[in-house]
Amino acid sequence: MRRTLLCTPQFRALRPTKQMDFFSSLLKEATNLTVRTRFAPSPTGYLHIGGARTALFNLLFARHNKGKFVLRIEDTDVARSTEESIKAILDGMEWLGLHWDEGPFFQSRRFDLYREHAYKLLESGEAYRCYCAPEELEARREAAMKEGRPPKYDGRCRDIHEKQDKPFALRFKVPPGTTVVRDVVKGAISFDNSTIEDLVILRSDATPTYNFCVVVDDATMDITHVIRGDDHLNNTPKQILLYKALGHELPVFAHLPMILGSDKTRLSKRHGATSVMAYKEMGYLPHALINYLARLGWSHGDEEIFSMNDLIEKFTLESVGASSGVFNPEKLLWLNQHYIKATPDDELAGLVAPFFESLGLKVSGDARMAKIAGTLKERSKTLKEMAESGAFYFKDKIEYDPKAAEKFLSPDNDSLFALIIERIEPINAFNHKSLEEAFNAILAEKDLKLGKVAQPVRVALTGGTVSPGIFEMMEAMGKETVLARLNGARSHMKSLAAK
RNA sequence: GGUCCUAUCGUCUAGAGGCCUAGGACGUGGCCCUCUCAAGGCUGAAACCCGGGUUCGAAUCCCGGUAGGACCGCCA
Repeated sequence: MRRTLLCTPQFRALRPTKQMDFFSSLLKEATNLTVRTRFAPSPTGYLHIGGARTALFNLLFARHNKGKFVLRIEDTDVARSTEESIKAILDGMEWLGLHWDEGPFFQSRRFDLYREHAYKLLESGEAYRCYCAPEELEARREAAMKEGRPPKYDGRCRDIHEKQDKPFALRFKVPPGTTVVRDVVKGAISFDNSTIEDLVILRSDATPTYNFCVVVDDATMDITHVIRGDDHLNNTPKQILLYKALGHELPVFAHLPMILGSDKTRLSKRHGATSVMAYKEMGYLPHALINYLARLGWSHGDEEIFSMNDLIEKFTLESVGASSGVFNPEKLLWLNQHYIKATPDDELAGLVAPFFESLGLKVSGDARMAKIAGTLKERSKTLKEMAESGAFYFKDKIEYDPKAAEKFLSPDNDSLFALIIERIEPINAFNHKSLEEAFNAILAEKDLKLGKVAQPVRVALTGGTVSPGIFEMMEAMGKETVLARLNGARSHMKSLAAK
């Protein structure tokens, strides 16, 4: 599904309703209005995958159009909002490098503003006092659901004009007619207003509700493009009506398709990690997640790898797809490995160090770190995996895998090890090249294949049969450790022979 | 139950009526390389949901079905 540019035959061939979508989005650019987008999470949990993508697309669109990206915390539900959540969300965005230009603004500090607007609607007759008790409403809703009727508020307080001495909420009076949502990714969608209920805009405790705050905020913060998950699509007609009642110009709407789990239901904890910070802990690079999220729902031809600058340059709302997508951890892993491989060794050393530490290994200040990371980067999908498979470098005493030791550290290899030690001990430039030369010489003298020598050495150095190439590994490990472990292996062989 | 959205390989997607024998990527099979494991290279299998229409021609436009999803709060 691709949206086209103006003035092409394809565009003119579109139905008039579809054409409106383009006009509304292009108008903003034509009038030179500064593009302003926002990410508006509610602080009732951590920053999750879906939220992160919404934030990303908002940022990308703003940057692409040289506009501003605003962060707003929607904490009108005082009971459910927490400080920890706010921090978690900010941390997540920070880690991903999603930097906002303005904010964070807190709705909880703007209650007066919402009340003011709500009462303006009361005065103009576009809102009314509703005296129904919440419990009563709840009972009616349940009854309606049970009988298969739409659970819509019946508007029974619409015509009560005298103020009563009872607690009341303010409801918006939904006018008759049809409301059309012009959405850049979904097209034009029309809603019959009779299916929209008179929503509460101000609760009986005088706190404002979500749909109302969003409109007041987006309008007063001059948000030009509302980019959010398509779970808000059904809220949009209500909000459009509110915009109109308040006398504000409409923003451009872009509803992003949902991210689904492997069973094609909405992504949730059941599908594994959904918290952005969990990916940090699992050893993912932030840009790998960014690249993955960008490509989930958006594409640019056949390209897969995008730097942040590429994304900003190439991102348009027109090339966002309309259908929901399944989160694919496998592909994320591939991207993560790609970016690990692309990270310079010294930088990687700093990134992977905490993962070694959490394995109980002291690595801080170890000068070998960059080289070690270099030997590991082509065989690690995550930083965590990298630390696990490289743990042997830092062990004080290596433990042999019993099977590997039995097969490769048998006493008859002792003379070979003695020779290896003798040859590498005098090497001063202890590197890949000189080591390979020394081994080649031994191989030639003894008429052996590398395979016969490499595996025993590998087991002696790492304890197992899987590791980076032996020469690069020995260089990274350092002469001292290599010699110690080779000698250790000889001791092991001798103790076996003595039995 | 009502409203709304969506539909191309297992997954993410390219596709703008003829460039389609449907392309790329992840994953997956095979081969090569090779000191193990990777990485890398080559190569294979794998999709237009179904039915009608419009058209000389439909993956593409329209309608209907089906399937999936979202929303229907004094939650956000």
